[in-house]
Amino acid sequence: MEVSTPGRADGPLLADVDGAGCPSRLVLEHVTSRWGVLVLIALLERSYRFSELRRRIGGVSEKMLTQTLQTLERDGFVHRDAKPVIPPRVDYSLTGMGEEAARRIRELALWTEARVPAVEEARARYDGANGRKR
Amino acid sequence: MEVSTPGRADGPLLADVDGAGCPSRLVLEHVTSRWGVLVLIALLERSYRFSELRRRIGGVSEKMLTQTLQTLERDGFVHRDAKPVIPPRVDYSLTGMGEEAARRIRELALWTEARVPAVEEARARYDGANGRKR
DNA sequence: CAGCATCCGTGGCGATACTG
DNA sequence: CAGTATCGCCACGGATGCTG
Repeated sequence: MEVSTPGRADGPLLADVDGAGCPSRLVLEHVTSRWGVLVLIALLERSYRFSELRRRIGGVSEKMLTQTLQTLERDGFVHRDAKPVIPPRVDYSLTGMGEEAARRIRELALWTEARVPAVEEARARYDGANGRKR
Repeated sequence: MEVSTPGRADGPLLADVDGAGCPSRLVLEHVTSRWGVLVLIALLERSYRFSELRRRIGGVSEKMLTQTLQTLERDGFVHRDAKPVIPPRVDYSLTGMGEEAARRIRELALWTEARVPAVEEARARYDGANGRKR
């Protein structure tokens, strides 16, 4: 209720000014974090076990996946189901709230993917216009 | 064209596996970056001058704002209009593509902000269930 | 298998000073 | 005013090894 109403410019974006301590920014950062985005999209598809998820998302370290899942679980986006069996089996899935978020994220990701060619053209133009930096 | 089709699990998310070198992940990371998100939302509202934008978004350093704007400009999301006057005046605005992206981002941000109370409840439950860690 | 602990390098990012 | 350049810290994140 503090964010930009199209056409109106008021207080700082997403309230509270200082990066740390602003709750909405914090949550948004969790959701839009590098691996958070990919985890949410994957779980939108179906539930996954830890290692399965790790393979599904290429390039994520064990540590970062753990950390990402913990943050998302704590924030109430992901449900963690640890089955007391040997060997251990833990399934991750989206909560209702997580699914709502994930849908929006996926929408953005799909749109982005479709736009990659346009972005590459833009870069070529940019690099051409300037001194072929990069 | 490689991203999750709801219900189907195939290759790694957003193609190409390795974090670096995967174009769609790269672009998505620019757009969902900490300051990128806030810049896009702000510019959706109206165009801004550099310092104006810096004040509008609380807590961003000059360096990071410059860097974020350059990345977004290079990717074709932001238009930079440098007027040859003294003192210098540079206006930033969204391109057509930038506006499309920004709308989706804002949608996510608004949704997130509305969900902050729910997130805080989830955290309380989480911290309560476990050993009051944190 | 899941995931915590530890070590450790890289670079993200802030602070400061300087230029056109 | 709108940047660039430089320095330096710390934390993000990868690699490895251990536990239940």
